[in-house]
Amino acid sequence: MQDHHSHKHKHKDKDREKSKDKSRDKHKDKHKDKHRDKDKHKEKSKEKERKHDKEERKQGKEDRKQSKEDKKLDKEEKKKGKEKHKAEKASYVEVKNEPLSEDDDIPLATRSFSQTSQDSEDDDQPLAFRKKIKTEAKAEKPVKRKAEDMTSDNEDDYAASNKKNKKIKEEKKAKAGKKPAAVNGASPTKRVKKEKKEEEETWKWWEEEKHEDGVKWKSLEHKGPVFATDYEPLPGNVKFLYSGKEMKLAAAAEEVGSFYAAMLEHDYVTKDVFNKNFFKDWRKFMTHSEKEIITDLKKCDFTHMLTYFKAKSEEKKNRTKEEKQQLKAENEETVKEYGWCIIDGHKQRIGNFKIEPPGLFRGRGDHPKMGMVKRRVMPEDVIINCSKGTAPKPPAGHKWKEVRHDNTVTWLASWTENVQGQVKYIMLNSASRLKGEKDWQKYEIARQLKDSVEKIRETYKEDWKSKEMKIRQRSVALYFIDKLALRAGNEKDEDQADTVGACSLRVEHISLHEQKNGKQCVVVFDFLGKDSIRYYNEVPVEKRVFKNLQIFMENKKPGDDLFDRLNTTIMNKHLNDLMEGLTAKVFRTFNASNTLQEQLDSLTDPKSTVTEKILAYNRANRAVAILCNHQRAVPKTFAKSMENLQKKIDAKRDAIEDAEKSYKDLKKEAKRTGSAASKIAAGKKEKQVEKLKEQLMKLEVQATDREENKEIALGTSKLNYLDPRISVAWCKKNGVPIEKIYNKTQRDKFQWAIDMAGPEFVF
DNA sequence: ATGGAGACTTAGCAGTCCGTGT
DNA sequence: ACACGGACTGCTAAGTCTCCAT
Repeated sequence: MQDHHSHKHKHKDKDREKSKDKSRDKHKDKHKDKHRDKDKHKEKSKEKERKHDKEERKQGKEDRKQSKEDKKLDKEEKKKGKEKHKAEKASYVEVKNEPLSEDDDIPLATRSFSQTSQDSEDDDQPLAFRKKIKTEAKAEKPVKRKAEDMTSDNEDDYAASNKKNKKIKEEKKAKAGKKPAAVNGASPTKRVKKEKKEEEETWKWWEEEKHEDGVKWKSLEHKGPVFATDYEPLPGNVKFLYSGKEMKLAAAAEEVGSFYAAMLEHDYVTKDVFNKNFFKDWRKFMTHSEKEIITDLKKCDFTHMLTYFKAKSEEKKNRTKEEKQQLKAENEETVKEYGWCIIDGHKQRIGNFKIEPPGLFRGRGDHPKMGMVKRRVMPEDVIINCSKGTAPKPPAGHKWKEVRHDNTVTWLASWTENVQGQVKYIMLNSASRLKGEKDWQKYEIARQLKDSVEKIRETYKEDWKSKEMKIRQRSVALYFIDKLALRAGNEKDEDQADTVGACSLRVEHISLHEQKNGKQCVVVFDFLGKDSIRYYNEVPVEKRVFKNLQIFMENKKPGDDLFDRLNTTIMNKHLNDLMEGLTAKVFRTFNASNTLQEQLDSLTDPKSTVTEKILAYNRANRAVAILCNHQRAVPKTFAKSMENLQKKIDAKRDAIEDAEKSYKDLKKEAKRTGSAASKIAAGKKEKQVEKLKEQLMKLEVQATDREENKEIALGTSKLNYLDPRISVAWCKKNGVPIEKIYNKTQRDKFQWAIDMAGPEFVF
């Protein structure tokens, strides 16, 4: 297990200094990267290939897009394509008859693959044509309601439908059972509620009975969301110029134009896609005559607007104390009114009670939709979810789109966003029971995996030899998920940034090296994952994995799927067969938490000081962050603050030197005179030197720590992957105050763990 | 099976807050 | 008192996974 994660990302993307966007772009387009200088040559041709391939991929997209226009045709096309594909692949893809034997050294190229009758054809077909184009985000989808949503206001009806819900879910989850409960005494104790008094502050929901399966609440009451403030037209002296001439825009166009103006200095506006999308959408907000005049974004001059916004924010910064206080008070007032809900009789904080304001869509990476206008959400777009008879009032003069009472979901309000057509939700804060319980359950499943992971690993290693291609691919992908903590890798639409995970890796994302840096069978991963964050890793793998990968890559183009018979549904279905509740993401949670536990166990010296222990904790945390590839942009001020720190270190060094010198003098003096006073003075100096040295050490540690941390984000793993009970137990065992590890928000979120985990807890 | 919608978790960034050293 | 820089918070995009209709 240990060696499982022994690799580390030695090569970070050094381009991440400054602007991430820039560096990402570079990635995609130029394939820069210093660490690659070595095989520059190779790289170059490869690069060409990739570019070429990218084009092909694009072409493919286009084709598909087009065919979508005529669905019938499309279907036929697909069929044809599939058959063709089948025929093409059949010649090389079948391995069933020839499992790799243990000592198989025949060059792969000379292998011949034949088909046997036992393979059901369909079983072993590539899952071709996976990509789809999402139909344009529909402006208005027909409202789909759950059958059990009540349409009447009858309370019986409510109860009845509740029951129905329960029943439905129960049937489905009958086998899923209450498993988190059983493990390691961690189950919610069935203690009865106690002391109602302080309960408002701290509701120990973890000591209560859980809801029946599928039911998320019994009662839910809230005030509805807060809408973005209305648009405030610009003062008359703030001008927009077109072709150098002043032009007064109507409110609608002015508002959208100002979104752009405010971003004028952002990297986004250097991107064609962004500008194109923005301009196209902007025109939709123009009056007829505006549209006629404004035909070229390049002729637009927003600089006055930007200056105005900057001045305004400067003004904001310079507000007096009183003004600031007043504003704070006002904000607190809205939080008080809208930031809370009452759920099952308890007041709980809402996470995001404000509706997203309009603006320009800021997709990450190479997002095809960046720059599109995200329009203003009105009450008429919003669905409210709450208990019967408690619906909040819509803002004056408005109506809700719908009010429903669905207690099988956790959201309080929702709307459909126009850019991607996704549903957005207002939900509870992470300190709430609803979120906390789920979080707890997540870690319980991860702990279950700990118990069966060895078996699972044996299984997938065995499957590397399977004669069925599908199973081999599955087992290799699972190996990546487990060993490298890769994400599952769902298929993505064409109208999203091109990023991948384990199941969606393409041939172009890995390269195989029989030998690299003295290691055998090295796989180099280089792809963009979630949020277009680059994953680069050189991993020595088992020979069998290496050979399998060679087979998977045979006769494929760079843009082809590496695992052409695999997707996340197949993977998760298999995982669920191995262990109830197991999905791909559980491996990430498990490996992260497990790593933390192991690292803490090995790095913590019980005799060391609290400071040193915290350092050890951060090291452990960092190991996890690296495993999960949690990166961040190097802070803008990093270089400068590092320089300052270095200055301090130098100053300290000088101070030590001086002190040492005077210590020597004093010692000499003491020896010479033999006076008690000078001896004492010498002794004092000695202590001072020691103290200074200690300070220097601390500074140096800090410098290393900061340097090592500059492009690693610790927060994400702390918040989402590390079982808080590990940290809590560690704190309790080592006498480290929990506040040193978790700040206030984090303590709120992990209240349950802080309360229930004793020093003896082990993940 | 497949695809799409829906629900919920995970993610990095940007702006603000706040403590610290000068 | 003030400037600096790191910590924290809020925001919302981007994943995962389930469910349901076809």
